[in-house]
Amino acid sequence: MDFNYDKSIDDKWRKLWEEKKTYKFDKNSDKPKYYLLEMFSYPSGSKLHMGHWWNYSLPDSFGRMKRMQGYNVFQPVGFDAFGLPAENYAIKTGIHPKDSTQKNIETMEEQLKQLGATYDWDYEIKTNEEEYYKWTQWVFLKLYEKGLAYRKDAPVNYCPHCQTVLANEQASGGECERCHTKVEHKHLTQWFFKITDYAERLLDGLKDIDWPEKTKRIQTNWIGKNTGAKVVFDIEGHDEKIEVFTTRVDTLMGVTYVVLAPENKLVDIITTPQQKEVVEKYRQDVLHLSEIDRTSTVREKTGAFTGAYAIHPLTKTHVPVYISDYVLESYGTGAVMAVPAHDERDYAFANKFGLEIKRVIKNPNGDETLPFTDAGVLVNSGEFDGLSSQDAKEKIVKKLESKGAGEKTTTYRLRDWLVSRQRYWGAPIPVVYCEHCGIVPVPESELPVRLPYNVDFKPTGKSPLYYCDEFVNTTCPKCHGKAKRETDTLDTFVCSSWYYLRYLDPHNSKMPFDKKVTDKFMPVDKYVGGVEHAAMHLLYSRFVYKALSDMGYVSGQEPFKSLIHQGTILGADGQKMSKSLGNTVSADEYVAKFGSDVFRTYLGFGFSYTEGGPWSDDGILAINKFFQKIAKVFENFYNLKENDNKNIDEELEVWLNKTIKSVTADMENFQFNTSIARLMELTSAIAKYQQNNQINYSQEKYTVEAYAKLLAPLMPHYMEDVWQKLGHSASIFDESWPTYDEAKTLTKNVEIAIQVNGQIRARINIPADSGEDDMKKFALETETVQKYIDGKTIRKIICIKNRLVNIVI
RNA sequence: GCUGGUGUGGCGAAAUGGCAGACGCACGGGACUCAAAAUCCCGCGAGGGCAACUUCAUGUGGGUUCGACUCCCACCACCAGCACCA
Repeated sequence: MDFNYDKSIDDKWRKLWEEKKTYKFDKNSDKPKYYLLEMFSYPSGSKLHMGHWWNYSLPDSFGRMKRMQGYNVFQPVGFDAFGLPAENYAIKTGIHPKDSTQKNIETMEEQLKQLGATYDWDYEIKTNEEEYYKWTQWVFLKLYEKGLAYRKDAPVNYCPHCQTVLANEQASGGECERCHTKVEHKHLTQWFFKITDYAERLLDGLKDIDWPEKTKRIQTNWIGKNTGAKVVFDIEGHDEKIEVFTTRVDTLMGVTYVVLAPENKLVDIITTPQQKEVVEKYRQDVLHLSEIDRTSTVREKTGAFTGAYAIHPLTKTHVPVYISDYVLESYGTGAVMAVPAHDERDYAFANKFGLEIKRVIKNPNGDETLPFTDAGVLVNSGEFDGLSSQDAKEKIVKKLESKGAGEKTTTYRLRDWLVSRQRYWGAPIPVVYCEHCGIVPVPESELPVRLPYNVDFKPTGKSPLYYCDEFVNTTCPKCHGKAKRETDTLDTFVCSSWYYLRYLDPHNSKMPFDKKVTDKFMPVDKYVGGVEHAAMHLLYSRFVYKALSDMGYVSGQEPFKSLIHQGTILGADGQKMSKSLGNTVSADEYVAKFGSDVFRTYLGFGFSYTEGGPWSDDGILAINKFFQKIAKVFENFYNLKENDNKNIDEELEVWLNKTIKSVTADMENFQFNTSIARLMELTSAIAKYQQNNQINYSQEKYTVEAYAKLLAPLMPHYMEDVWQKLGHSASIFDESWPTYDEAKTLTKNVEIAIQVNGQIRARINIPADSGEDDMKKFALETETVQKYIDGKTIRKIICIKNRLVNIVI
């Protein structure tokens, strides 16, 4: 294969675009705005990989179409530059994170330019720069002022390998998201964001946004709203009370014991002297369990008796109080009422500890097996006998309310967002600890709290900043006495939770962003990124946006109006591409061989954008060939002399109109593969027409120009060049997107199918848009149809315009 | 376990409930050529038939409908998210 696409065209146009500032973003334009955003990247050391190309090139094509459709498209680029890899690299090599990050960014910038995207580099942001993280700290301070950032001693997920605390979201499954080391439990004093305050609104807002259902479901599950009841148990011999949360208050009369989480504060108070030793031993055992072991569903139930008894709020029966690690301190109230007859966990526990099992719900089908966890009819429940589970829930809650012993309530699985990291390469938390004043936020005027350059990166479990005296020792902004700085840094997800705002006003030194600008351009109209961020970045950003909105800094409730997840391009073996599997494929190689336009078009053609798939370059030669055919079409036109032939070729006209229609619709939906298929058809149609001698010059000119515009988003360098050769001096991307005439999307005659009882029996050509009567007539006249209907009674004839006729006999 | 998603030729894949397999790859045949490459044309789900044609086909089994890849129910397989969440 020796095409021939001249790659110097790419270089030529990249240079010209830069010189002419073709992609200069004008925030004052009065065209309608379109904010197109791809999730920014972490600046890793290697060159742009397939995933980057996939994530950035095709959305750029989409953006180019939008631009041609008359929108003022804002499509920025930048780097999520803080984070662990750079620091781990520093520990290994001694190269400072700032230096390695800077170098990596430079490499990636060069590479991104190769892509030929419409970025305006004046709007680039790098989250590790003071100019940016100063305002990340500002976001922290605002949340703090609003009571949404707080410090507490908490059991945290700790990764012994990365030597840092992890957010709940980064430790799911009991493993460190990054290195898959088993996460340990530690008690540390940490900063949290109160995302739980927004649980309901985060759930509610999902209704109004155009996001994939899958993603909404992940967030919904993660927030985990659950409605039920709070029930209060008195404790024998104590003033304290035990509050439990249950979704099955209908089973209240079946409670035979109560279980507290081992960490529950009541445990110390209520444990009897005789049981102290057992209880303490159990608590120690639990503490040493890894997250994985503790949450394993197959592990046998364990626990200890506290010696205390709780008093049932309705029956006044005294039931024993246990502790067990199957009750989680962080969910609900950290205590449950145990109904072994109707809950599998309680059942297993009761069996192990020889506790009473009392059936209070009858299985409607008469089955006596326990545990029975579905709804049914109440028995052994005194005044509630005979009620359905549903009715009983209402009645029992009412009864509890009247006694002040319970109420309807809602809980969420969502936990507060842990933002402290015992790491160097992040934005310092802008707080000092003063001997007199306690926790003092650094005033806005003193931001940024600068990250010092000279630190020792040895991993100790504490932030390297902890050992940096010049950083730690400071004076209190309030009383000017001696104070120490917080040495933890912010989770990088804090940086990325508001970057879409800074993009719009990246060099503002007075404020994080100008509301006049963000009001004009927010929300993001189309956000493109991986689904792996569904329960993290995408949730955090929504939270931060809502909080900023509540404080009046931004308008609206949701930052990302419409979201698309790009699929993943896997290695040829169907596994995720990774260096260790040796299945990575370099984009560079292909770009060097075929040029970036061919490569981009191939990516668009070979895979579904939202699904991705295993890498294969089987079709790339076909795209190369496609470019060749395109070249020929334009060559033919350049050689065509103006003529006075007046014959309009209607077939070509139809081809063009229907291609414009479907390409526009498919590109809009990120269906690049079908757009390209339609463009291939149009290419063949034009080529065929050009072989014909009856050529009308102005029709062909019109056709090839529209054709160039349709191709332009996918092969920007090439079509820009063609456009110039066609005699235009302006950029093709300043031209308007072709429009079509619906009436011209159909040929004069269409082929329709004729079915008899749903089976296709014939195909006939009839005039387009024939009415039902004509369709019936044509169908019944058809010879091959006759033999199927001969002598039969026709019960019904169904006609679908331009498609088919179905005769039911 | 729970909740989703996916399942279509040899392969990548298309199909507002309306002609399944668009567009490509691979393959086969032909034209051009001394020959090859490139290019162009034709064929290409499976079975049966010289043929016109015909039967069967969208994971499996049912259902709704004049008509189902598409909607409903059950099942199987794979993938993903969550998982002792009371």
